[in-house]
Amino acid sequence: MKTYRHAVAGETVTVHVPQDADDLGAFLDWVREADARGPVGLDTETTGLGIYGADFRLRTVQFGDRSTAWVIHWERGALFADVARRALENVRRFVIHNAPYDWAVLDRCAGIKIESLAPRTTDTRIKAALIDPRQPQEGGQGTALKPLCALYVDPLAPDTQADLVQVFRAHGLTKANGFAKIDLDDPTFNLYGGLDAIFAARLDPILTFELERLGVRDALTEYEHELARICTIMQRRGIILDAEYTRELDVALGREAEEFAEKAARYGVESVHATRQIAEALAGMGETLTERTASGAVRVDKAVLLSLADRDMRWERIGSRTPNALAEAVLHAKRASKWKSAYAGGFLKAVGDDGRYHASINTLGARTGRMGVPLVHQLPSSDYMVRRCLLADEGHVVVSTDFQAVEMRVLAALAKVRRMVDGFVSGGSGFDIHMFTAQLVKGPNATKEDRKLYKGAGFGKVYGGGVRTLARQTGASEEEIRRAVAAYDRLYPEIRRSTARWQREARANGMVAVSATGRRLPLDRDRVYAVTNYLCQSAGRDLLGQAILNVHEAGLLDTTLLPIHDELLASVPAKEAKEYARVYKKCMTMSLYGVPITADAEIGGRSWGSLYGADY
DNA sequence: GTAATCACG
DNA sequence: ACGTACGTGATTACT
Repeated sequence: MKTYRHAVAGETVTVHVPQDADDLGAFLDWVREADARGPVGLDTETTGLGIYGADFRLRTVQFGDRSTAWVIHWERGALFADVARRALENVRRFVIHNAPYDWAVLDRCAGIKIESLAPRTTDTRIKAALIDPRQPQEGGQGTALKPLCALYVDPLAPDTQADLVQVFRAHGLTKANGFAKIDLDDPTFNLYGGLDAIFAARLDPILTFELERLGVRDALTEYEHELARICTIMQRRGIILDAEYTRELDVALGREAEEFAEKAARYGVESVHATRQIAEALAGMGETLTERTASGAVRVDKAVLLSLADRDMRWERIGSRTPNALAEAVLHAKRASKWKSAYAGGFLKAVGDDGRYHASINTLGARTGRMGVPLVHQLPSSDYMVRRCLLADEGHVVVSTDFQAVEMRVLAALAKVRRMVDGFVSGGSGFDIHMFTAQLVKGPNATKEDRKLYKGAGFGKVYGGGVRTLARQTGASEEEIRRAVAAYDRLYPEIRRSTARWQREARANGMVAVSATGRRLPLDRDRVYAVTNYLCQSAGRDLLGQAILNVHEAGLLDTTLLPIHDELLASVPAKEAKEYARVYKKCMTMSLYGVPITADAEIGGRSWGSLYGADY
């Protein structure tokens, strides 16, 4: 047995690293008594982060209570793996920090199914996010293990991740390859692996106490664990990547980016990403650039360039000036390079050895609780080109079901906006809240332009937008916006009243608003007005969470691909698409304080792009 | 590391 | 007192 000792919160803790069968026997003795001492801290070390890649391996599995940890060298051979597997199967309660990662790892590499492990797991990251969801740069402590331990367990807790990278360097390794190549017997690697299990075990009761002190309901914590479990199963399922199409797209976008970068170079712009160069070159061509960024630099973003290129927001010609050729070249080059590196290249780099893209779903991504699915949540929607890369299963088609104007419905429900509630209740399924508003102001002859104005003005205003911002967003004049906003306030006075009340309540509660589900929403002191947005966004997220539970309950989880804020994407058998679409629609139809929450399902073809105009 | 930019709901 | 659009992730330039 190799044994390491370390001080945690003034106590000496022990990390055992079994070397032979006798040592493993001692570990199993410890496991037999572990449940009696409380949930067992669990952690894994692997070769990297790409769980579904061909060369991904599990290296160690660590178990720990508050004073003792065991580092089991999974990759040492069958004897070690079998013992670790027995412990994973038999322990009644585990505590893991960021459980979805370890669930997915152990599902893939250890034959311990998510379905078996997740119901026995408490995730300290979920608990931390429910206490304070803010990132460090937003004034919170973040939800990483290190800062949480420093705050709750021991101010001197080592940054095990960062320190390990130092060890990697000392061995001529990097952050990227260190986890795969570091010697299995490296003392720091083992000590820190064990410590993380101890930290998880120590953190859990403290966070539980904290949640109780703050009055966060157990039901919310359980709901978040359930969602995390379901979304990790979605991640394991993955989505077929059309590799051939994606490779061709990657090459074509690369060529396009190069071609337009060459055009830009003729105007002295060496890199189309160097804003200063572009600003100088444009000035040299006689263009006057008036907009500035927050730090005072000349703004040459897409909006500015589009206007110089005589194009509107949808890239259509306006016909108000001669297009500036440099602006045109920069726009095309940047779009092509972004789409290549972020999307086509991103898919190719991350695709699993099963040909599927396994998007990682962070169920508590934003401080409002909104989920985060990196890459997938940012795919261009103006064009089918990129979404065309992802396919429904063989013999399947994609179905997208989305809530209809969910944030407006949520606002009506939470703020009890009488005329809005009446509209939604009596309006039926095709009800258009923005046209409804326009007609209340303008009468039955309200036009599509009026609708657009009241949609933009109402939506932006509700979240604290000023006249200038709303004018810029909607393209209407500031005077028009002023009138629209005044009309909005007259029609729906409850919105302002509720916002004021929510701000008061949050101030009285230490600058924390509490959502309908009991979620804590910390506000920034200088942006208290954001409370309305937070409450609506957060409620919208929890409605989608409920929809996911409904889909699971209905037995359709097998077909669900992704959550996208107000939408669920699915892959369903082509022959029964209509029936599936009906069930999805039903799962997403509900009621919030008497306001109907409705959904629309759209059936596409084989690729996700088919819902955006692609013919396949 | 920060700022700017661009992609989404 | 007044007024503020909200929430993300990824890449590149630049200091």
